[in-house]
Amino acid sequence: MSGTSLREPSTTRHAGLSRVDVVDAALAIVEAHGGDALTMRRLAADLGVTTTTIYWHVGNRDELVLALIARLAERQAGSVVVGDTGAERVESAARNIWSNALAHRNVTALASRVGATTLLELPLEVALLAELEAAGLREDVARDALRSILMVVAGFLVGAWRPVVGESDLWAGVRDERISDATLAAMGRAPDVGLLFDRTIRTVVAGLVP
Amino acid sequence: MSGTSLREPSTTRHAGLSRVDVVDAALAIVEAHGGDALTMRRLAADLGVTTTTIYWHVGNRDELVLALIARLAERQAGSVVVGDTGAERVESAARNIWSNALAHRNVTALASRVGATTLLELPLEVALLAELEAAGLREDVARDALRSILMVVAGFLVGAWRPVVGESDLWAGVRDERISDATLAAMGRAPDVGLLFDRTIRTVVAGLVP
DNA sequence: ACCTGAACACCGTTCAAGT
DNA sequence: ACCTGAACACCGTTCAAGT
Repeated sequence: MSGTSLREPSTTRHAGLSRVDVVDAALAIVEAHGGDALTMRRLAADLGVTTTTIYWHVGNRDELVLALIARLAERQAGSVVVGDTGAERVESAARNIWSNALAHRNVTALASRVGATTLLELPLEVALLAELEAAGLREDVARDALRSILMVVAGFLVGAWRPVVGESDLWAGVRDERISDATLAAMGRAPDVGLLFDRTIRTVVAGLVP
Repeated sequence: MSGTSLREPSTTRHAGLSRVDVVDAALAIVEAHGGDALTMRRLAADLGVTTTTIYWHVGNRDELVLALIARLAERQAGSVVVGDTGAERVESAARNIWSNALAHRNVTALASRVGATTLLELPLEVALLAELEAAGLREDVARDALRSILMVVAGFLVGAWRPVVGESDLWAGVRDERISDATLAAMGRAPDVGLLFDRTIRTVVAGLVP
């Protein structure tokens, strides 16, 4: 990143920065290197500016994070829902949330961490709710169904990122001797999480819409 | 917290600290105040000791976090599975993971953040896998079923903690005008997440075990 | 073996000051 | 209106030194 923003280190007094520039640069850092990499000093350096300048444009780091999430949300607003039956369209809307989150895992993880998942997914969640109601669910039933589906999607997201026994060196010193190697191996990562997602979401939706 | 560990500020040269003491104190901080509250300086202060002493007992913060998670895991090893049919027992084992995580949400959130969820839940996950196999699933099918169930559980966990539109002030400046208040209200928090969990996990399990 | 003191590089944030 | 420089309180971590 930062290939797009080649500014003079600090010669000019007026950098000509806008709030959008700052938010976009922050978004680029998070997309490329994760939420922890987003420090005010690094962001300032990427923009060829002093740390304090960042504070002038966006209030503080928390606001910056929220702004960056909202920015990505508005970019991914237009995902199309496909399918003929109500259940198919509901599945499609759910899959849109899943695939958009996978395509932007760093931002999604950051949003989850600061409790702004809904902010990121709002347009997609609204679309899903609309499909549920179009499928014939009454308002309160649709709302509960939305919740259930969102939680399943969220679970597969954390599952897709979850390191598994044996795959990381995280387990080096902490292995429990009472549990056999065979059992641990059986718990290894499934070959295709996407397949599991499809099957599970289909089951859940089938239990939810007529 | 720290009510149990009243040590002299720093008079004695030998504090008589063990690694277990340090890990327990760290666990107490996380349970009471969350993962962000666990700083080496605060932990040292709670133990009446210098920051550097912590490093002598546990390698660094990452190792300390892992140790604290493992410590809680061994404490909650013995949850009993109930039910007559295979499906009931699978549901019960899944519910054990859910309720244990809810009872220790701060540690669960920390474990999720560092990618050590399996470390925390290992005994409970193994128990769930055993029930799936006892219900008649072949080894690889049971493993996939385990994955699916774990992801649903994980989803409800992040869902249970997830702030909802309208409930926090997080959405103050970022509301999207294209989305009506009625829609947002319809997406509000369900009255009983536990009920949704029960219904969803039953549906998923029913689709998984015969 | 166990613990302290001082120091380093890194954070987010604020405040007065410059143009 | 926009930006800099210096400073503050806070991190995790290391290293030499004490008993």
